[in-house]
Amino acid sequence: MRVSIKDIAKAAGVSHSTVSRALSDSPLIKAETKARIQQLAQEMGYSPDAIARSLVTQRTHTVGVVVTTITDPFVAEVVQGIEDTAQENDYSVILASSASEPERELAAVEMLRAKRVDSLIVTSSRVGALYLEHLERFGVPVVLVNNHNRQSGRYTFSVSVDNQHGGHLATAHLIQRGHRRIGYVSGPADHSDDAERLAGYRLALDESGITFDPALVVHGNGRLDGGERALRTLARLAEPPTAVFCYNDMTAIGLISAARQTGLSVPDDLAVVGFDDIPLAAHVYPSLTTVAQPQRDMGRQAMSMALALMTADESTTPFADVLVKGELIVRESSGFNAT
Amino acid sequence: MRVSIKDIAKAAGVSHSTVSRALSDSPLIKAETKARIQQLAQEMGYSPDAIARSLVTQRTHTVGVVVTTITDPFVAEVVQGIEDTAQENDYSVILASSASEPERELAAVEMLRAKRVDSLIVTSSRVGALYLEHLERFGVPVVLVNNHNRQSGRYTFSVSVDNQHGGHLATAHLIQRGHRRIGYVSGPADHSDDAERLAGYRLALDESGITFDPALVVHGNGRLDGGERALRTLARLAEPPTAVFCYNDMTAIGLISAARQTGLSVPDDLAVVGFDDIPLAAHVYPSLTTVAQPQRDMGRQAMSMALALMTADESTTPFADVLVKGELIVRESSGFNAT
DNA sequence: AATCTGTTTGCACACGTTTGCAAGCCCATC
DNA sequence: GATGGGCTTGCAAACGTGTGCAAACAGATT
Repeated sequence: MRVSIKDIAKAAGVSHSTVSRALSDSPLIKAETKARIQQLAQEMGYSPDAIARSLVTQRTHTVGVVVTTITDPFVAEVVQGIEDTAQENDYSVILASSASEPERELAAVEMLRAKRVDSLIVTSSRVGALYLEHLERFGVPVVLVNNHNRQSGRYTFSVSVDNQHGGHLATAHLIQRGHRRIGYVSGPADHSDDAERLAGYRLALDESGITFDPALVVHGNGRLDGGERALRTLARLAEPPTAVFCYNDMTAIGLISAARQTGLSVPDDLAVVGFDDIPLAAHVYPSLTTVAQPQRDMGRQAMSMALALMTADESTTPFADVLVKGELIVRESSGFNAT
Repeated sequence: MRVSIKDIAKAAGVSHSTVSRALSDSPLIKAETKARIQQLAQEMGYSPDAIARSLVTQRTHTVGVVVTTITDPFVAEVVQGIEDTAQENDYSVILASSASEPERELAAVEMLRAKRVDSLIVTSSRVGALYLEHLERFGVPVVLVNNHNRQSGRYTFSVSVDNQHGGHLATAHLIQRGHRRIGYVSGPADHSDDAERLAGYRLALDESGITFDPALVVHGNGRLDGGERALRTLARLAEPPTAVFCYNDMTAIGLISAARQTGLSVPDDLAVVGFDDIPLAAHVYPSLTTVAQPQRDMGRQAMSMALALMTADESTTPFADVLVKGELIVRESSGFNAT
């Protein structure tokens, strides 16, 4: 049998309330009694029952984390960041993966609701109308990571990478390398990420007085084949670009591979910049210049925000969505300075 | 306010026990009452409180998973496997990372004990004397992944890769390619994995009537630099090997990079086989032939074993540790058949 | 000696479920 | 019309903890 607070009470000849207070180091209990009880608890191998405690405190000290798959290195980094700061604050993490299947995601959220998590962190999901309903009923703070496809509510916020800043970083880098005709290969159609990165691209062009040419913006899909097709489209142009900024690394890698088949040399004929800094990026040939997202830090910030939201009451100053800035990682695919 | 079983009872004009039974579809309740109550629960947005339920059933339907870091792709795959089958069986996963720090690992285990997880799965930890004590007190089944540095108890088992089989697979492959002088670069000194892989290597040699030459076995450390140093040692031999089986992929990659610097061509002058099939393996040049561990499947099996152990009673037939077999992934680094 | 004040402890209820047992109801049977 | 038996339902206890409030106690003050 597991030893409970009552067992200790019996052994110490006091009531269970006294034990409860002694173990939580309450000032109500005489120092010697406290010491005796704590000693006893130690000896008897007592382990507090968080379940029972949660029932009365109405707090589980647990956050639910919903991901598509933990197998994605990007997601894994975010989760590690979440887990790190959770642990620092005596919180634990229940992990649930959705495999991008809506019904599985729904089931996961329902499970987390039943387990009474104090807060919910959702990463890389398509938070659509699906959630709006469910999250309201949930009644706990929700933090979205890399997903702002939403309106901020009283208790739901997001932390995401500053896509426009990243797009600007990538494009300005190419301009600084001397390029004037720069293409953009977009991602999946309805992602707001895409629009923002494109905005950063246009901003950089504007700043350098380069006029925007719609012909240089071609569709991709965020995958290898999208990049390959985009390259062919660009290569057929009357005035093809000398550099390309791609929605993400997979697109860039597909594009580079198609370029090689076409006889174009990267970076000499075509400079390429990606986005994400996936592990592969450093190991393809030529290695890929890209915008790295501070994934672990995003996880930490998401957890911090969750903690803040949980202890917030009506009087707390309102929160704001968090935008974290990416970092340009310069490698071979964008060539070298002429200087 | 959150709606409880009592609220529904009030609304339906019955006792809360009736509601409880109706929602669990008990045959004790009249069909129409059941339907009415279920309908009502639905309308009122009822979500069962798993905490309260756990308190009475003494089951949390939760397993604790302790990892070094979820950031390691190997670990991530295992965890995904665990989570998949957990979800299929209505279990959820509490994730705790130890960062390989013993005190953090201890804290994690203590937390999981307090949270009353029904079972514990520990991956890639150095389960030493540290655990023996703690696990006994824990009183729940424990499953170790890739860690057999232990004796099986009544409730603690392991699932791990069959290292000897893998070592045999790799070595036999090289022999079949026509090699007779084959080296082995070992891993970290005290790993039992290493001894087993070496045993598989020797077995394959024996089977082909090749006499074992101790000079061909050199020390590595499981990291890049260990592989580099090993290559130099091997190259200096009077009769250097024409092929090498390495403890793991990192060792192999280090070895290949040193070989290139020495002017040796892989696979022409030296064929190389690794172990693990890390993501990088497919993307180095030349791409690496290696023994892949079925990580996801190991995770699934670990969770299945945990489930079985949890429902086991004294009468159940005893369990046995699980050994899963790796798979040889043939790539460029081991050359091509002469045929 | 009675009262007061401050410290220490215990009583009892609450949290939201599940479940053994008793009780109520209805209908058929004698 | 009483008895019996099968369906349904409600009562009450239990799981392990936290906590407001009253009670007990000790020492100091009047």
